[in-house]
Amino acid sequence: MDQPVPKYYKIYEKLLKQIRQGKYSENNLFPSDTELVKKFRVSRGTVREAIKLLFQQGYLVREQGKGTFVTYKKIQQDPDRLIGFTQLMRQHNIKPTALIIEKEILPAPAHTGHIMNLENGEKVVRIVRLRFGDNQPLIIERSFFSYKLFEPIINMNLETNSIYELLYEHTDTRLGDANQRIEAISAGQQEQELLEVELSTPLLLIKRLIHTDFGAVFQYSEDVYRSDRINFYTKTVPYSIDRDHHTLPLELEDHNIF
Amino acid sequence: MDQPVPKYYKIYEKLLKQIRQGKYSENNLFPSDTELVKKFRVSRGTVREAIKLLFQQGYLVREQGKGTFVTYKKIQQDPDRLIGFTQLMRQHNIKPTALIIEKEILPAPAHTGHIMNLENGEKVVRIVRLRFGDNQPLIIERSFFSYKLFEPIINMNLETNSIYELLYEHTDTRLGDANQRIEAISAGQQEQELLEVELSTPLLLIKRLIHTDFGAVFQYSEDVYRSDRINFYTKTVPYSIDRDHHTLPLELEDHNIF
DNA sequence: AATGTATAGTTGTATAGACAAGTAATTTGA
DNA sequence: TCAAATTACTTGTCTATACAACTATACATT
Repeated sequence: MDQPVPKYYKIYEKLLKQIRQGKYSENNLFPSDTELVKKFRVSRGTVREAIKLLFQQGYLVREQGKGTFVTYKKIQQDPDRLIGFTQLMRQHNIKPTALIIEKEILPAPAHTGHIMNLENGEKVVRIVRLRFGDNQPLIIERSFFSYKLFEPIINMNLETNSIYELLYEHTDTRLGDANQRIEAISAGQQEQELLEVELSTPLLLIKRLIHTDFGAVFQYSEDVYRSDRINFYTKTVPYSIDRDHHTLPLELEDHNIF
Repeated sequence: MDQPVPKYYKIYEKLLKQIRQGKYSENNLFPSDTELVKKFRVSRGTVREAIKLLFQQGYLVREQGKGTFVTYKKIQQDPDRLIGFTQLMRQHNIKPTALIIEKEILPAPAHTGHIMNLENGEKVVRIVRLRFGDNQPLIIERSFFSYKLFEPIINMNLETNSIYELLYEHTDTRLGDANQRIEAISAGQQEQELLEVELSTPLLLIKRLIHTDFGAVFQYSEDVYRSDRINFYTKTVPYSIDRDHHTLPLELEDHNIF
C-alpha cells in the first residue's frame, strides 16, 4: 500500500541512470554514503542497499577509507564465465594493482603464432605484468595479444586498469571461450625476483587461451602463480588430451571451501 | 592487518555447514529470523546478512509470510563427469590400473573430520592408491571416504574397477556438488618413490571434496599429479582466494562462535 | 628532508527498534 | 455450515545510531 516499489530500488534506478549518463565520470568518484543520505533523505542502510545492487552488478567499486568509484560496464554477467583478476580481487575487497615489466610489439614467434592461429608474420603485443593483491606479488602474467585487436587500447594505463574493462569500454571486441591448462613448475630467476620466493619453489603455471566471441584468439598467456597465496579453484572440469606432448587429460569432480 | 572476521560471515559458515549436514532436511524448513537472532544472540540485520549470502548462493529460498526453505542443489551434470579417471583412460585407449598402497578404517582425524563435516569419531575409510596409465605412474590418490557410504563396496576390487562405477552399481548413493582446489608442491619421499621422480620435482596437488546429492560429503582426497605427464585442463573459471577462516572447533553454543 | 602524529572523511559492521506486507490457522458471527 | 475477522506468525523495508577499520591530508617534530 505504502510503497509497492521500495525506496532503495528507486534510488538504485535513479543512480544507475545517472551512471549511464556519465554523471560521475570525472575521476569516477561517486557520492559517499553520507552525501546520498542527505540527497535522498533516507537512512544510510537504505542507500547502502541501493549501492549494493550497483556493486553486485559491477557498476561500482567501494574502497574502505577512500570512497566509491564508478567502473565502466560490467565485464561479465555470468560469474562462471571468464572473470578477470581485477574483478576477482574487488570481490574480495583486495586492492588489485599491476606493474608492467615488459611491453613490445613484434611479429608473432612461430610457436606463439601457431598457438594463436595467426597469419604468418602477424603482429602481436607482448606484455609481461606483475600483478599484486594488496601490494603482495601474486602472479607473473606473460601475455601475447593479437595486435589487431589490442591496438585501440595499447597506450592506455594498464597498471591500474583491467585490460578487459578497457577492452569493453573502448572497442567492440567481446570475449568468448577461454580455456586453460595447469602445470606445476619450479621458480626460476625471474620468478624468484618478482614473486619474492626462493629458487625452486613450486609454482602454478597456467596457460590460457582466450577467444573473442567470433572465435579469433585475443590473448595467449602463461601465468605463474604464487601457489601459497592464490589457489586455483574450479567447480566444473572438462578435460582434454594432448597427444603431442604425451600428456594425458584429466577428469575430476569438484570440491569445497575449507 | 588481520581483519577480524565479521559475525555475519561466521554465522553464514556455520549455517552452511549445518545445511550440508542435512540438519534442516525435513520439509526443508529453515529457522526464522527471530529464531536465529535468539540462537546467535545478534541483531536481525546481522542474521539477515548471513542469510543473504546463503540465498545468493542458492541454498535458501525465502517466501514472505511463509518462511525460509532449504533448496538442495541436485545433480546437474551428466554421469560421465562422475565416472572419473578410469572412464577417462578408457576413452583414450589407455590402460588404467591402480595399486592399493594403504587401506584402513579409522575414526576420522580431527582435521579430516572437520573438512568432511563428520560427527565426532565417525569412521572413515582411508585409501591410498597409485594410479597408472599404460603402466606409467601418474597419480597418488590419498582419499578419505565416509565409511557409512563406502561400506557396501569396501571389499570389492578397487584396483581394476572405478570406485564411482561400483558406487553407482551397488548403492543408491549419487554424487552431487563437488569442487577442487589446485596447488603446487615439491615432491617428498613418497612421491619420489611412487611417481618415480626426483626429490623436489614440482607436482600438482589437487584437493577435492565430493558431496552426495543430499549434501553429505562422500569423499575428500588429496591427489598428487605428475605434472609432466598429466595436465589439468578447464574451459572456464579462474582463481579463487580464501577469506581464510576455518573456524569453529566443534559444538560450542551458537552464540559462542565469535 | 624525512618521519611521525593528529584528524577528518570514507566504507564496514553491528545494534535496536518499528512498521508494512504476506500467510496460515483459529475464532467469531451470521 | 460457511464466511469474515482476528491472531500470530513470517519476511521485507526503513530509521537512527554507534563504533571499527582504513585512507589521505595537513601539520608538527626531529
